Amino acid sequence: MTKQELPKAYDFKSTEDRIYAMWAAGGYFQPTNDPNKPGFDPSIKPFVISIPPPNVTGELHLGHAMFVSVEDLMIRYHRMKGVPTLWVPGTDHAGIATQLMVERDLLKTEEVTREELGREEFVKRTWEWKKKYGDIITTQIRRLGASCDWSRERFTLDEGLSRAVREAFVHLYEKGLIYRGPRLINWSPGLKTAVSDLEVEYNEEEATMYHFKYMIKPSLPSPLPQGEGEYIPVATIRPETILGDTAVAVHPEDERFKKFIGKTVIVPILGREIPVIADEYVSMEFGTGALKITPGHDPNDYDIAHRHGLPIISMLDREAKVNENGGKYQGQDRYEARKNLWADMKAAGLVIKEEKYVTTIPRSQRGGEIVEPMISEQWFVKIESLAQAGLDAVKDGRIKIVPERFEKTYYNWLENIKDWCISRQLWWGHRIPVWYCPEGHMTVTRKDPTQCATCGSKNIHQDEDVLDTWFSSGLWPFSTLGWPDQTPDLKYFYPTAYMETGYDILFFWVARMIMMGLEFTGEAPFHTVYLHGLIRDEHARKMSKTYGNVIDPLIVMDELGTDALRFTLLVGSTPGNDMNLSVKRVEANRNFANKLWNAGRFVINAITSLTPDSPLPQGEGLGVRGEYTLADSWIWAKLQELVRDVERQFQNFQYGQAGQQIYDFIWSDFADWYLEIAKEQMKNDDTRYSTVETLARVFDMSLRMLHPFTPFVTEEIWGHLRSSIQQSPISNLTKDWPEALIIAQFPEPRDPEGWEEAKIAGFELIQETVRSIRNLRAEKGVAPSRKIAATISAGNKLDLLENQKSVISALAGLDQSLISIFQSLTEKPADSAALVVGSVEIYLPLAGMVDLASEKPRLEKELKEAESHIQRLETLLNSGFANKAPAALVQKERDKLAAYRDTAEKIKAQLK
RNA sequence: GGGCGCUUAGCUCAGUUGGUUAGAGCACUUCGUUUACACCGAAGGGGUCGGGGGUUCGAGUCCCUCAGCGCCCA
Repeated sequence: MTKQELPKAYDFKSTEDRIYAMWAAGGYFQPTNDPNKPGFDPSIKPFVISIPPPNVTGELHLGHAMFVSVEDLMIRYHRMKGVPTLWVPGTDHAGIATQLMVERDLLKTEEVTREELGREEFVKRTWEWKKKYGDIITTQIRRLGASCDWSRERFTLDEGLSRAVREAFVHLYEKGLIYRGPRLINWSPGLKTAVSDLEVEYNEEEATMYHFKYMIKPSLPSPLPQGEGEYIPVATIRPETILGDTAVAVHPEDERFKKFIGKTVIVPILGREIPVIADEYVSMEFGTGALKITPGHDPNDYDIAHRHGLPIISMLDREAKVNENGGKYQGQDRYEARKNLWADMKAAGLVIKEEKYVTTIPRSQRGGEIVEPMISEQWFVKIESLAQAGLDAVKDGRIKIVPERFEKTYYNWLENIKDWCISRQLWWGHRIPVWYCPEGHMTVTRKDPTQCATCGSKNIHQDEDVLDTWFSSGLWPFSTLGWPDQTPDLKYFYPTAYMETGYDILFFWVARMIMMGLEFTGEAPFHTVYLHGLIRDEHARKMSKTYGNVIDPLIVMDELGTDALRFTLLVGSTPGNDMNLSVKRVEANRNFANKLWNAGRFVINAITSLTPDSPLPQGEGLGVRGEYTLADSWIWAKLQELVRDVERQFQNFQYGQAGQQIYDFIWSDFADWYLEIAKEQMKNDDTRYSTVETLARVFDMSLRMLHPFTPFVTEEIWGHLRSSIQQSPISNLTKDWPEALIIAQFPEPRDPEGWEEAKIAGFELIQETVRSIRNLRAEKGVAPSRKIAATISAGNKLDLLENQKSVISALAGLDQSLISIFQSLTEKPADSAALVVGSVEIYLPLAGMVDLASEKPRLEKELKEAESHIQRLETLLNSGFANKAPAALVQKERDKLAAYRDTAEKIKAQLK
């Protein structure tokens, strides 16, 4: 493609799809060392990530964009390092979320409930829904440039993974780690299912505290009217649970209530008689100092009831309506019963007072309704031994969590973990592989049974419940590779390498994967957990539809391009910390993509301009250091420095820092300085080839380093770069380049060769010189187009400046034919403004253009600044710094001091 | 109640073995259309790095403490 064909601005719209299709067609997403293909070498260690499977019917949001960006970066980096790389994609059936979605749709379109439809039909409809919408999310993930191996895509409900779930359940059951029983669980009345502890959120809310009297049963029948006589004051925020009370507890040392211990109190309205018990759990200071005990509907009360052998009464049904134990309130909704009971108690003279009270209210993570603790028959995983193994794996370093502080969070959770309630009263999910016969025997098998394993009865039916979705996602890293079969994929790619996800699902998912991985495979499923933060809006607010501050990544990509979004997410965030995303930032990175594009156009034009009959440089040319200019050496040295830095940052998971440094190098060093100088150097036959070669090599390596961050624009421009070089006289440069950047070698760091420091210092002096001339021109209002003369007193920098004369004049707007450089001047040029850069003095004859009288204050200001530096450095060097700090560092400061002294002296001379 | 994070330029954020009067993007001021780029270039203004104390030759960076905001767990 020639230069006319490259548009002036990078057009991501016409690029992204095409490039993605090219990668996919090239097979680059597949691992290079595949155990299912000939030539496989099992001794090479692969790099593997399993994707956090998004909800199969979900839509792309910034959380997805974040993990795809980070994981694709990790994958592309390793792929370019030549490591066989596998990123396993897939989706999650997301039990509750998907079921709700389908139910809502059925209600809207057909006005039927799932109950009306029946289980079989409903599940069929849900599969249809999944088929219809299931590709949306994976298509959107492709748009982000995700280089996952789609040939290995999995779904948590597909046949293989269902078998894995079955195996896992039966394995745990046979080991005695799964049990069923009535326990106090969190019940979601709206969804009519149990949820796990993790799926309940606690928020501070304003509620009402109801104070009332628990009447002491008189020893003899009493003539007193209701509400009079001895009582214990009790307070509750859920008065309806009075119907389920089985005791009133007080602290054994409480002087107020001690005398009542062992007596009987009467449940309001119901008239049931229950004991007053003593338990140290009761806080004497809190509330009234006495506690009503409702073991059927409160976890703490449940524990107390067990300690004291109290009966447990359930007074709510699955819809949170009062059941037969609630007397006349039976059939009433929990809130209705609360109102009515309280009114009746008021009438009976049992009410003391009501007051506003702020407390934590448990709400369902899904749907937000208030969750009711209830006794229910559910399946549980006995978690203790699994948790211990999970703890050990992190404690002994088999798994490392980045950032490290989350290890503490992880420990804390696992050390206090409770058994995991895994059954859900849903229809969409893995049905529990347990069958019952009329005798009550349970049959738990890997294959669907035809008869009861105990009595042989053919009359069996399967448990109605399904498993918690996280039960299947806990198996994800190995189930996706074929477990429980020992497939070639499982043998080679497992354990995986990194687990990258948001810190919000450390418990939900990461901890469970670790526990299950250790239990079922005997190995940690990954050696590194990398946690990213959550994305908020630019003012740190949570994104929510009600706020209207949701940023849709699809729209951002439409408007600014995928690369811009990815770069923003990667560079603007720090591991484990939340990120406030601003569209302005994405826009700036869209500009960066365009900058890169145009730098590329320049480089390609330069290459194209080389014709075979362009004069070749002296000698062999290419690669001979002696041919290179100061700028060539400088940019090369800076590039090598960058390669070393980037490598270090990647090793330390400092991706943002790495990206920022690449950005700075490309924009500030390469584009702002080197390209401008290259324009001059290409005018000269002696330096043209080496300049173009340097442009090509530096730009190539920059693209390689940037590729994991912004894969599309880099791939596109690199393709043009490669073909332009191949058609040029420097075509041998590309002899070991592959056909696509995605599989090109990532630059390897090398040690400095020793010459770099001097070249960098020399170039920086030139930069300083140029900047100070530009500064003066801008300050004095010299028209940019006006080429001016200069007289320079260079001291020991004579050779350097003489050598860089054309660079300085080109960049600072000087007339090269009117520059005179001397080692020193016997007298300073008349009618000139003077600039001092260390030991170098520059005189610009500006008489007639500017007011030279205003020069004095300017120089005085500069002198003052130099003197303040001198003073600071003198103090520093006279302190303990001089003998305690590293010698090189002290020398550096000494050099600085010398330079400032030089400057100050020169300015003083000017002022005379 | 326990734990963790954040507090750096007007705004949003970088700044990891402590190294010398702090960086970016956006916004702002001035100038500029030189054939890579106005999605641009040049020059510039703007910060006692939340407060206090300590360790050290040296602290945005380590320690203690206080304050505000946020998150997790109970």
